[in-house]
Amino acid sequence: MPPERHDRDSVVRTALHLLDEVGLPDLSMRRLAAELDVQPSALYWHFSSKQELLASVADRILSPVPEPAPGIPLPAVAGAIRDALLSYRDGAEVVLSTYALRLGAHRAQDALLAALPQDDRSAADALFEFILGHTMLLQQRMHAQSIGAVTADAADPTEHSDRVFDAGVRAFDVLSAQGRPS
Amino acid sequence: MPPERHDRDSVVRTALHLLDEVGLPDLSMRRLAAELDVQPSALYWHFSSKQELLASVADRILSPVPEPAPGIPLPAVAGAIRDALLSYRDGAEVVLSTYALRLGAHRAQDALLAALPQDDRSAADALFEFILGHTMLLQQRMHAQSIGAVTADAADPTEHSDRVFDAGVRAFDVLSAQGRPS
DNA sequence: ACCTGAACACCGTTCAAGT
DNA sequence: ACCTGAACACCGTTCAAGT
Repeated sequence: MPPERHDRDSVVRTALHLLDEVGLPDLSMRRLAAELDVQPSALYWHFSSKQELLASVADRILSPVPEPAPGIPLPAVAGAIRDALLSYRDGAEVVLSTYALRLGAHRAQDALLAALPQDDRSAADALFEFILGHTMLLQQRMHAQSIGAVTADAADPTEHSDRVFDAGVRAFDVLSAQGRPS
Repeated sequence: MPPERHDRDSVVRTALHLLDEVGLPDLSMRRLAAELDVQPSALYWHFSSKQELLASVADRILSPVPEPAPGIPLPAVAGAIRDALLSYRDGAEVVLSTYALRLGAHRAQDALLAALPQDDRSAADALFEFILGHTMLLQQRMHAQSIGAVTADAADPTEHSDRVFDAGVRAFDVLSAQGRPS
């Protein structure tokens, strides 16, 4: 049998799997090529650069976020985005670091926009930025803890994290929660 | 005259200057060593790793943030943190990526905490996470634009960015702004 | 259409040894 | 106390050439 051939999709899927296994710092083009049983240069037939590859990876990480639809509560949408980012190691960092390059794939922001009471794009963008910053920090703390490094909080970090996340989402949700003051 | 000697402080200052000049992706230990007229291995007498060096750089980036004090309006504190991050190229990414390692230097969060009406540490942390996510995204867009890449917004990104930042800060500030409905 | 082989210009880090 | 020299095990990317 001839050696396997690949397309953009299979490369991205393998990259995603490798990301989850070794983390972003160790996700190299050479290592990915080895995983695909291919020379490193072969990757450059499918993608013009590592950045472009990572942008596709980022899109795929966010792809499970439900489509924009009115009626979904804001915390549900925010939680779905956070869960998508958390479902791969260093997921938030990958999305944050390739965000500027990705033209489409603003589905996540649009989903937040649809969940907000007013048509407030600034608030939707700000909430998305909060989710990204929050989740990147959380994933870093998770990694630092696994390395055995001393983290700021002695206690389990995920519990405190959940409270902080709720506080952030609630800040953006007051607009819809209030509306009729007493 | 003998070649110059260095200590942690002078290394960090040079690193900060080099960061601003070339950006985080090109801030290598080898390049920093060359800037200091020193062999790369010399840096490992002062810092045990690049990560540890970057953590010191991150602390220095945030050092202009005013000390925690009651009475300062929340938007002023938030703006000061954003300005500190923006004053060096890729400043937000440096802080975000070393955050988990830095034990002290929670001055920024404490300043936010002091500016909040209640003693709400979760809200302070969430707001800090928003500022970091927001500023990292902004700095990336700035870089993508300087490279000539096509960004999502056709128009000037900083104007939209200011509105998004204000929307985020306001979300956390409603608690203090409301209080007396109507 | 998809990949190999070889090369170029880099990385972070360690460690014995020097002054 | 601070640094050199040399080495180790890596990087991303390009490009001619193969099938």
